[in-house]
Amino acid sequence: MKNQEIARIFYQIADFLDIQGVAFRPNAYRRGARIIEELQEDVAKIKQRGELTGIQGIGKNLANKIGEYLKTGEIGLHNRLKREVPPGLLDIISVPGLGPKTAGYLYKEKGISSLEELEKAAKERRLRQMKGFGQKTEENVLKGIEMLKRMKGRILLGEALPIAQEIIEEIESKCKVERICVAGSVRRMKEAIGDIDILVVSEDPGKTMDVFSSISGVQDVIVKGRTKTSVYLKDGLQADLRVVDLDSYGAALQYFTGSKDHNIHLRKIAQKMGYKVNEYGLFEGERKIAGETEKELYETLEMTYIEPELREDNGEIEASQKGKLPNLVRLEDIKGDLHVHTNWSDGTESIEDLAKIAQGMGYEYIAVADHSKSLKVAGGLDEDELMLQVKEIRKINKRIKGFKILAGIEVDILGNGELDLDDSALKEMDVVVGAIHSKFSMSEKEMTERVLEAIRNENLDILAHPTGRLIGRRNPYEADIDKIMRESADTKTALEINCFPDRLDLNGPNAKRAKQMGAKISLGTDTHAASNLYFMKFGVGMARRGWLESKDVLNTWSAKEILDYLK
DNA sequence: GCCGTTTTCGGCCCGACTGTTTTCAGTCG
Repeated sequence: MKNQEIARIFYQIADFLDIQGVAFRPNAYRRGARIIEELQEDVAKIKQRGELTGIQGIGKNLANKIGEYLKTGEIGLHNRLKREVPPGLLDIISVPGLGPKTAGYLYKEKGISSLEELEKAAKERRLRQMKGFGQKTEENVLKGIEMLKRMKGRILLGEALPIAQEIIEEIESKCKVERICVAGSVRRMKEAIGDIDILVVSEDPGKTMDVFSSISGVQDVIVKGRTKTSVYLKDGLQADLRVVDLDSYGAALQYFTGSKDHNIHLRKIAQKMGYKVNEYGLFEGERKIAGETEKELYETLEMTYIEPELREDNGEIEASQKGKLPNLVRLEDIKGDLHVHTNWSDGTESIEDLAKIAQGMGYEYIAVADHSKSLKVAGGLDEDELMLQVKEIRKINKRIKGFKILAGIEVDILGNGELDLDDSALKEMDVVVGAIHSKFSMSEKEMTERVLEAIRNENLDILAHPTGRLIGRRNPYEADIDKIMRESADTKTALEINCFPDRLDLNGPNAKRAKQMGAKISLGTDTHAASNLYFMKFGVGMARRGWLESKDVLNTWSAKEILDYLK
């Protein structure tokens, strides 16, 4: 599917147009890019149905451009812009502090058209002689280029959330704050995030800023003002701290949580109602009429509170206006983990130790799902070993009170769609989780058939990490995900949200689609060591981003209910 | 380039911070 490629080209067109000084069109392309990027369905299919222009933000022109790309593999406007504007300028505007205007000036007036030339000019102290530049800007350019080299793209939610929590703890330990909360894409539980935003209410903003800009992880301070400080952390990740007054806390939290599209949509609604929204509150003329809490803000705009994970402008605002938002599943609703590994294959904990830790977390059950024999590197079990493990599990279950270990297996789905273990062995299991770990590069047709074949096996209960993507490292394999979801619903095979930070597969939009198709979702941490059990919160984040309620998620059910459903 | 419960034309979210300026443009989120 070509969605990501088209989105990338639209982003580039937007940047090129920006550099040329064109107004408004860049944002139209950028918005289109964001929409296409988030689509879970193949744009080619939407195009076939003639429904492209039905998507908010995609008009006749963008739809034609998409069609052009699908037909020819390129977009004429993009090619023309590449000839008119040196592509190296796109790198230049990615340097923090430099934007399209500056890039255009550097190229037109000074002939600088690549990051290398820019770095050279800065090092030779030629930049500071140029109009609008000074010594400080030149230094910042060099720092920015350094950071760009160090930091490649976004980082995983699983890495960002702990960093954010550490920052919050360090601030709290060193100065008195009345409120402190992570905002931005981390709060929305986006699977990959670009920077960390933290919001604070403090009686002594100056002191808080000082503490923040000197905490242990800080490499460099980018900006430091009265209400906003931005720093680079040592790994090149940017963190922003904002200080607001208590009576603006809700408005600020709403504003800095985003997403951008959600906020723009919200502001337009406010505007139509004769209000103005900013990070300080909701205003009617000069008078502030809401802002202390997010709930108050949304309700004043005649909608119900919208959970952060939903704020992507994907219909949540309309649903909220009609009072039709889902009652999202919560971490507290989770009664067990349906995918963990033990030292019988490549996990580090014993079955019993893992069970006890899980029970300590308040769970009622776990499903042990070690690897099967064809995954030799992971010490996969064959039929005999598996039967021994089942016996062992039954024995432990008799010893433990108020907790159940489900005997499961993560069985490999072989290239032809058959499962890696005999049906006679699989029949003995409480839960059979199936997964693809080999031959990722089949054609879409072959891969779809392979997965469908596996799902049709009556022993298969859960399809693990259904798309196979690894965030930032491996694309989903080519497969018709709609067909797979439909078949899963028909055969009562659950689809997994794998909670491992670099998988988070299904992601939010896919989970939403799965629900629409009637499939149930199973959360599995894919735990290989006890600390991995806590990845559950990331999986719940994806479920919430997928609009799932507790009834949609197996893990909120009792063990008996799960076994009854999967039977 | 997109959009429409005032509009098919004329708008397009809004404020903080910086550097280099004598009052602000550019960038960022």
